[in-house]
Amino acid sequence: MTPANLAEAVLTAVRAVFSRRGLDSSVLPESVTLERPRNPEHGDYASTIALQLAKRVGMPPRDLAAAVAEELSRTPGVKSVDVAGPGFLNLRLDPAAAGQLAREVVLAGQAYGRSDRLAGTRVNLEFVSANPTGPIHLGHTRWAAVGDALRRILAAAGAEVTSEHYINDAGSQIDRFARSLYAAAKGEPTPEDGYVGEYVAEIAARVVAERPDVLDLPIDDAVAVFRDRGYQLMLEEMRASLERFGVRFDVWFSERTLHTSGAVDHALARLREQGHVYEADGAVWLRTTAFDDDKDRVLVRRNGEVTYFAADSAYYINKRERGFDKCVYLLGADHHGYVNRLRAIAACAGDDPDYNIEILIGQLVNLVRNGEPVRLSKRAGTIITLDELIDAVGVDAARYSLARSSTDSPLTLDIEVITRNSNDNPVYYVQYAHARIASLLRMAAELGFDRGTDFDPGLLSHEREGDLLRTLGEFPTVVATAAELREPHRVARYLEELAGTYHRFYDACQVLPRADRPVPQELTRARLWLVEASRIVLANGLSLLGVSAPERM
RNA sequence: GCGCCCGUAGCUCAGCGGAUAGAGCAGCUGCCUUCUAAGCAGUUGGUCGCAGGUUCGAAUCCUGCCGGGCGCGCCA
Repeated sequence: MTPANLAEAVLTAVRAVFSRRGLDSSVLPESVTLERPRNPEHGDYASTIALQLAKRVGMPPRDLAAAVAEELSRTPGVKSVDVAGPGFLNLRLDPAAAGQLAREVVLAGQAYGRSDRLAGTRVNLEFVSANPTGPIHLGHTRWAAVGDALRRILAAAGAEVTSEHYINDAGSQIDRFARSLYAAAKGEPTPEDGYVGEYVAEIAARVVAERPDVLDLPIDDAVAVFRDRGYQLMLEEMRASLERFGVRFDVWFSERTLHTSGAVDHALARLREQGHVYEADGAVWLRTTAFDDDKDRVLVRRNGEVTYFAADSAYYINKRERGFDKCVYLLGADHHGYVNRLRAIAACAGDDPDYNIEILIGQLVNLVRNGEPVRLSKRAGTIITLDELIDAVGVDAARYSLARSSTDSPLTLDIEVITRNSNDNPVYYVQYAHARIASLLRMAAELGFDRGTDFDPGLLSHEREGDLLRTLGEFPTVVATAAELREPHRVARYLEELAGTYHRFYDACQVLPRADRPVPQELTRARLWLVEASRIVLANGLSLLGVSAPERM
């Protein structure tokens, strides 16, 4: 019996009570969720359904709870139902019913944890979207880790996801980048407002290596060469870094193509049709104030140039026309001022800003070194690139430590700590559980122990086995909730709990027999199912975070 | 000034109205001649920023205040 089955049974029991007593069934929820009480005395699972419904049907909570308990206790697999406190229902399962979960997990394998919760939703997930004028750095890294994990989690919940990286390649920053490259190649000082850093000289040198004659060209032609090749080389470097980090983008979308393809004009026409465009002071405006924005936004400047905002609008409309129901933007806290205007774009385009667009703001990552704040500055050379981070701590530790906390809270990373590559990172705690299982299973195979085709689930009756089974049973709900709330950190926290639960099981329950600690053959077999189920959930969960599940450590 | 986010153990952080507020790390005390001790058991450590309110019940929801981060261009 899975938690979902049990929750369904609770609801069925409540319905029966309502029906028998002629209570108003319109107050019944469509589904109920069970809680995992921290205190074992409160049962394996607990329901607050009676507390929630009692007042609405005019019954004392404890009386309603007692009636439901009476009904529920007849459900096969349910060992006991107790009414506690103001009207909690505390449930216990028969070990045999609980132990069945190990079979379900093992048989589902990689599919365990997947669901159809978000089936039918087409999601465009845009993140990182770094300017192609410099390497991917720490400021982008949080969203790279969280965004890619979210991509995997949404897909696991059944959504159809496209991950997308927007390339700001149309603005003046590309020109500044090109002039910076040109200056570096000539050995001249970086222009005012130019880009500095070793990578500028490196890219410039690569362009010169490809085109030795470039510096002989007229300056405008030479800068054009640096712009085109420098941009391509930078993009390749960004792509390589992200790939190394395990981050995949289905689409790299060029801002420039919005202008060249006519998408911007198309978007302006669309917004005009919707009646939210007007002219004033020689410029063309979008009346975003009609939808909660602080002020209207300029689409076309007095000098005739379209704004970045116009490109944003065109990009959004383009996404929608590509068939995405939900356009999700993952932005840094320094962009939170854009939330209302982006939502207003959707509204002005005739969409539902509460459904078709979703903007998630992630707080910034602060860096400290031995507790002292480190300011990220390109000029001071204190920018840390993604590649440097990977070199220092590896992909797994970096991804995990960035994905394990809510993006609502600012995250402080201590360079000393993360480069120490020590136990400070809980990823090892989780990975170790997986490696330990892998080792045990190797040993079992060597000794000739086989999981077989079946086992007696009633043998998994040790308290630690029950804890482990219940924790394994939570995984599908955790994944579905993480997907719905767009909170990958829930998966990481769950894995930490699972790893701890497994370690405690391992400590208390011998799986393979030893001379001094014999284990009945049937119990070994049942425990091998449970151990394999644990391995599967750890591996599936780590995979959702883009973190490896090592066989050995 | 206005807006968004945050404030929970020594540190980094969980806890989308439920029972005695948790994890990892750090500290202390125990536990390996055979399934990985990167582990387990025990222990130390908390005015959940402050003050009101809402209700059977508030770290969680509402209001105000205090503290911190970030943002408020016909820039990109």
